[in-house]
Amino acid sequence: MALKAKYNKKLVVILGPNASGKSSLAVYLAKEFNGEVISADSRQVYKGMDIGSGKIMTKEMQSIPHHLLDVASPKRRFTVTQYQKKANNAIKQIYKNGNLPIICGGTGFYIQSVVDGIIIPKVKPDWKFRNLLEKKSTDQLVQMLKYLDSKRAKNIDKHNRRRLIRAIEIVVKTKKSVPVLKKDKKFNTLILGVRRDKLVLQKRIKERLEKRLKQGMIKEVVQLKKTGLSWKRIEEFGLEYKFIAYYLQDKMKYDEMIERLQKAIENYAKRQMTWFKRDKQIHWIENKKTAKKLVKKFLK
RNA sequence: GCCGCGGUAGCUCAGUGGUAGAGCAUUUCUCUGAAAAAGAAAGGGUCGUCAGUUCAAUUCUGACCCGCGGCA
Repeated sequence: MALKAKYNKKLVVILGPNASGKSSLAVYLAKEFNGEVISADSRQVYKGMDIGSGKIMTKEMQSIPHHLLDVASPKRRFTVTQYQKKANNAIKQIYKNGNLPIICGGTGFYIQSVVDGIIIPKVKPDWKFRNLLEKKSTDQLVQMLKYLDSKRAKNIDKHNRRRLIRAIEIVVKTKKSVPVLKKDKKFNTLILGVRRDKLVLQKRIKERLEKRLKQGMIKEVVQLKKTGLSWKRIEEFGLEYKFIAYYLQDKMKYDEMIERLQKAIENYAKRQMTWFKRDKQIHWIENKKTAKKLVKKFLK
């Protein structure tokens, strides 16, 4: 009983770019502090997407429970809101087990949705409606939004069709303007960021890529195709899936595929850092020892 | 050696008689149910070298240097 109370409302987050070594750090900390890991990765939620998404292998989990892996079918689109809900449930369950929840992943938006508890308008994506709007010019979309919700139209990125369409969708479905972003923080959170020197990270990405190719990453994509996914859908998953799909369709030679994929992963790692950088509460670390110390202090 | 083609941003290439652009890369940034997504901004070039024509040359002319292809 005492143990249960101890971790109540406490949450540890490990984030960082692709290939920085988050997963093994999470397992290490989980073993030290009775933790259970919750993945925060927009691709690892899908079944059948293991090697390409860099999912941790069962062996590597060292019998630490991992949540939010393989919770969705790649045939359907998974969204932040679903993630937020499932993650909150998982955290509740982990508290019940008397353990410490450790969120580990690189999808900043997913992490933010849980840590900050951002309140996302309850309007389900309506693909028919979106496709309709997709036919309009960007300028037409801006005009529409100006008419529907002048306030939101002022702040929105007027070149970003996807955002414009979403904003219009919210207004049309709720018959109200887009609400101001509100937060509902539910947890006492410690955020650790794994930082790596640029060149070191590039090298790690390269080695990891080679390793996964040997493990059958290409076969995995062939397998996905066999389950009935279209090439277009597979390409939508990005990075490994996108470039391997190009290769398998003969749109790209093997060497070019590898080269461009490496670059694309590096670029992705940078975008991740851009997202993380603005969060000033992140404790940037480079080794396990510092991480352990920080968590120990946090749990006291 | 001759003929042809080319030499413009880190890379691949547009282009013009009034000192230059694109895509990718680089850097910075945004983020309200697709986030590995979607979008924005910035830096970067004595336009191969030297000379000539011209008010003005990266653009025209000549020579030279370098690369590629063909012929010998």
